[in-house]
Amino acid sequence: MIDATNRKIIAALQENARISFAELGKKVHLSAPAVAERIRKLESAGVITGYSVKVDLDKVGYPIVALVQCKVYRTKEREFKALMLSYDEVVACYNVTGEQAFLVKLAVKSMTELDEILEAFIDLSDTNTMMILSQPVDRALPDTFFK
Amino acid sequence: MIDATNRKIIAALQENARISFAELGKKVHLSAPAVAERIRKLESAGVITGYSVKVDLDKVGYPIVALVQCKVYRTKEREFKALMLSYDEVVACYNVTGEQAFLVKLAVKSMTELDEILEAFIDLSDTNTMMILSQPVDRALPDTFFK
DNA sequence: TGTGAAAGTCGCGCCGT
DNA sequence: ACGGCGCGACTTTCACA
Repeated sequence: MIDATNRKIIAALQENARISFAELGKKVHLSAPAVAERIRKLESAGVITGYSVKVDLDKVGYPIVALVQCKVYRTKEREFKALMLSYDEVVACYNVTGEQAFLVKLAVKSMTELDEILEAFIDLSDTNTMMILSQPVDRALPDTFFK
Repeated sequence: MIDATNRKIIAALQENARISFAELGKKVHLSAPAVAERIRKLESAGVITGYSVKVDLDKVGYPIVALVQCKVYRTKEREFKALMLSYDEVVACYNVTGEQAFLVKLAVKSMTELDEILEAFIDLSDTNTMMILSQPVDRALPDTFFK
């Protein structure tokens, strides 16, 4: 199922998800219908879960991205999860090992907005906020996958 | 530039980046060429930076994802950044505020592999490893963008 | 709006079991 | 012989000018 050809297809889609089947076919030395069929199978097997546009957060008005470590109070876990789902600014929320811990990624328009959101968090958890300065690595898959 | 129509276009591309211009046109009540022109402008303005496939890490052999908080030793920061770039398993690396702190996201095939990687990290930093149990929220943009 | 390219569907042929 | 997979031809839809 995931042979060398499909790895190449996924690698190419990773780089540009809007590439045509014909172009993909050239890259992997297959005809367009053959590539389409492989992709259809990867989709129905749940390997490929979708295709998404990458947007510059800065350019669309979210210059500030913060990571907030939350040690949720033992009795407040359900309430905390609901809070995460209710906030539009929460772009990622990881439930991680450790004492009732969550790691929340927030994209906001201003520090004022961040402050207001964190106000709500501290009722349910001890928070530790880190501002993202830069992101030297950002990829969807480990490079080992393509080797 | 980023008016209500472009927000709708980006929202649709977020959901399915391989949608045709014609389909997009129906959603936003515009002709296909009009939509294509808007997208071309968003791309050249750097708002849209690319299109990518979403892959199920589990299904491609990376069942374990960990977040590692690294307090890098003061003199080792350059070396640490180089190390991050050299590891294929590092799928994200955030440089965050706080004392020489990085947050590193690792996707690995096994705990053994994770252990080996962390071995290399501890020469350059104090590490705190968190295993990701689940991810209740995962989106590219804050939902406020679409409102 | 027209022209060329692309995607989706079909039957056919190849190959390994 | 049969099931996988890839190919080429055709129809519909799409992209670009």
